[in-house]
Amino acid sequence: MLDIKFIRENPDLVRRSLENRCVQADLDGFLEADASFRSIVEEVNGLKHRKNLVAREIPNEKDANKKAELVARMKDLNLRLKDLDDESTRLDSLRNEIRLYIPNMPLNDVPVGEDASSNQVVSTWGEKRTPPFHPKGHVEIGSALKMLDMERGAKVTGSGFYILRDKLARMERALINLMMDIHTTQGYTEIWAPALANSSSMLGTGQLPKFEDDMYRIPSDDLYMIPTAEVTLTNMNREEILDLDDMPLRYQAFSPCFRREAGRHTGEEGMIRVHQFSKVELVSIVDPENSALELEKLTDDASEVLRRLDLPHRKVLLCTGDMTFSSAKTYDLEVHCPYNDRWMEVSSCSLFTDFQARRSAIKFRRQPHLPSEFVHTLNGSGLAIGRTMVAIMENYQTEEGGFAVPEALRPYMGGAERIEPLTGRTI
RNA sequence: GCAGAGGUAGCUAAGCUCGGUCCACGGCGCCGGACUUGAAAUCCGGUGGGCACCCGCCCUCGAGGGUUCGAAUCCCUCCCUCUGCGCCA
Repeated sequence: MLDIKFIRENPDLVRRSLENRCVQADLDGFLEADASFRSIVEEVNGLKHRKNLVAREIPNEKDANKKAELVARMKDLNLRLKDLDDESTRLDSLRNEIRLYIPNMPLNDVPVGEDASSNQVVSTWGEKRTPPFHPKGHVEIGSALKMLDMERGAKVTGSGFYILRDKLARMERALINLMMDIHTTQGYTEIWAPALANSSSMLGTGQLPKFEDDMYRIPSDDLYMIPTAEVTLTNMNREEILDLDDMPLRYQAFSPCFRREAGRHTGEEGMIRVHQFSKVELVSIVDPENSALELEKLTDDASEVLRRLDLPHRKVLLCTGDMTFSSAKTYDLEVHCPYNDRWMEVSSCSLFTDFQARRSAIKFRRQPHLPSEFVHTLNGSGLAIGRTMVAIMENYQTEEGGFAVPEALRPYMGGAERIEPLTGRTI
């Protein structure tokens, strides 16, 4: 969330940001509640001060009559205080509630635009593959191999869940290991963390309250299944004050990710938009001076996986209207897939400035005696496993219906150089 | 799941029985100052959040309610930690 003082002193900037992001939020309601709160809290504090003074007199007053008089004065003060105090509490909650729905301020170098058409391609790496035969999609490839089973996934759980078998199941594991080994050499500490998180954590990274309907929830224990390991990695240091020397904190974690994707079932995208997928996530916690540079590093660190897999890709700077709620600046990494000649997002790397840090109270001190300041948080996929698998299947497909294994992945696949259709019993 | 013991500031740790100079004792660490050639030791001051920044004011004892003129202290609910028992891959 944004700093209250910042909103109060820069309402025009916030209003323009809301317009640029195409987001509705009750900014006027906030400003009104804030102004009323501030005027009323002064009055409340004055009354409380007088109350505190009288309360200190009472135990020292020996005369019973005078004591009774003081107690009566306290009762009177309490009567006058009650309504005012309730009102100030109400206004405070109101302004904070509205504030939770105001998105982060985009950085100045983020292009203004309504949707993906205003995004800017920053750089492109590698050559598009154009096989001399009609390229297939990953669902056709995987199903023909008998290694991707959309139907049984739907039977066991529901539509939007798939099952992998044999080499593709192993490839899931292989990709996780390859990616994490790469990120380890880049300086990210490997973390294993829960796949469920509580509501405080979800509030801290911005999933709540606005995106409650996008998540799976366990009502019996008031827990949510994480939509990304960003939640667990960023919230690890929630309500902590770090030393400047602790930073940058760089974490990576593999986790399953759960998304309800309510109202968006097409059933035709195969593994691309599903309810559960695996992802290796990168998170950085840095001081404000280094955050812009850290976003470049983090994006490049994620790209390294694509370079190692020799997958043609591009780096895209998202415009104001296409960024997520909490982000101040976002790069997407998109891989080119020959099937339908399209670009597919496999990573989204964002700088949240102090937006998440303020929500989740992650602070740092420059020196032991100085006041604490909010850190800057960043995260990015490094990468989404399922979609990377899709990109490999489609980019490395052969005319025979299988696909080659990228060289970097072979050591993690028992040395396999290509994946051929299963023969024999494949129930 | 059951029983017991706990949760106090960056860390440590008094206070709770019996509500009122608690405006939260003390120590460690850290910051500033004095002393010193410099340092150590010693002494003085400071060290949770917000508003105002010259005084000053409000809030804060795991969270939220309640009782009371007044709650760290009494009552209720919840969360977390530790110990023992139970269950368990």
